[in-house]
Amino acid sequence: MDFWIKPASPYDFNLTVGIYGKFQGEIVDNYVDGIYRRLLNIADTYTLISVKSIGTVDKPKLHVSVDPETISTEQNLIMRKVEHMLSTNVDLKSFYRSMRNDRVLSEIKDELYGLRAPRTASFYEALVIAITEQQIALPMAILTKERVVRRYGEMMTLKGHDYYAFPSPNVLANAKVQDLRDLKLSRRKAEYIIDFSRKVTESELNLDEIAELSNEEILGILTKVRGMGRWTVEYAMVRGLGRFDALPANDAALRKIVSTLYYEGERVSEEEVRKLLGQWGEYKGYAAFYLLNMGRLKQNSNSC
DNA sequence: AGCCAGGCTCTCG
DNA sequence: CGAGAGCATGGC
Repeated sequence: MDFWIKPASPYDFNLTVGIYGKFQGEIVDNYVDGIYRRLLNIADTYTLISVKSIGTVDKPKLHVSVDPETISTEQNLIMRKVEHMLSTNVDLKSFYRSMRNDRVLSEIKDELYGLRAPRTASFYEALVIAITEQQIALPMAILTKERVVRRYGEMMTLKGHDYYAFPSPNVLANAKVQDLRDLKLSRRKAEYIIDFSRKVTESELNLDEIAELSNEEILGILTKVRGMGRWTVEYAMVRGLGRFDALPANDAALRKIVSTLYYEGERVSEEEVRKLLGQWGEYKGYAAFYLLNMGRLKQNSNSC
């Protein structure tokens, strides 16, 4: 099965999924040699998709192919999922117009032209990832996530390659704390993930319904869950739902880059970040995303 | 060696 | 209440 997606222009595919290529090709979101591959769980079946760009940044077009051995669900469902994950429908034009008013962002506008923030396949995935990324250095958090995926994710071998889907809630709900400890999660995080996954499988939390609520309502519900503070929920709203009016203002990397670019290296508080980026209104999450990606481009000149 | 990493909970005053 | 310790572990 093959189909095409035409993202809203401008759209830079390599810049967008290049995030996944940064750490030598993550095993869930796999981006190597211009092709993004991912094993998706859609309607309880597993589907392997491969996506590549066959257009330009200003006339973007993506080619999606679905491995014939894994086709068992409707093309429409697959297409909608891919559009969601690759943020192809986000319109950046008014954000780009407002970028001109900011001395920092206007400087890097061209470098990041067409960059979208990809989303996780599910809100659940975003929330679990957010827990693993709490406090700890990002590269290490990603390694930890990969160990969790290898241990608990559904795996398919196709043409000699192993592909992993993100673990489903009922699998992690039945994980043992010590098993997750062995994967180098802290005892606390192991408990958070297991307890949260139980709430999801036992329908104490209906993430599909929660995802329809306002940012404030989502914050109110999910920050009551043990292990989920404000940063975690805001981060997951951005990564998982594409709520770019949400802002994980306490993010250590964000505070650092804001400090460097706007405050001459002086440490800034969460409140100062919230105030500074608040001027971007419904795009404040995107402004944060672009600022974080400035750091990425400067550190990794060789990436994508 | 010690501090910090894309935080949160728990305890203590 | 607010402040501060503790958590895990790798890099600098």
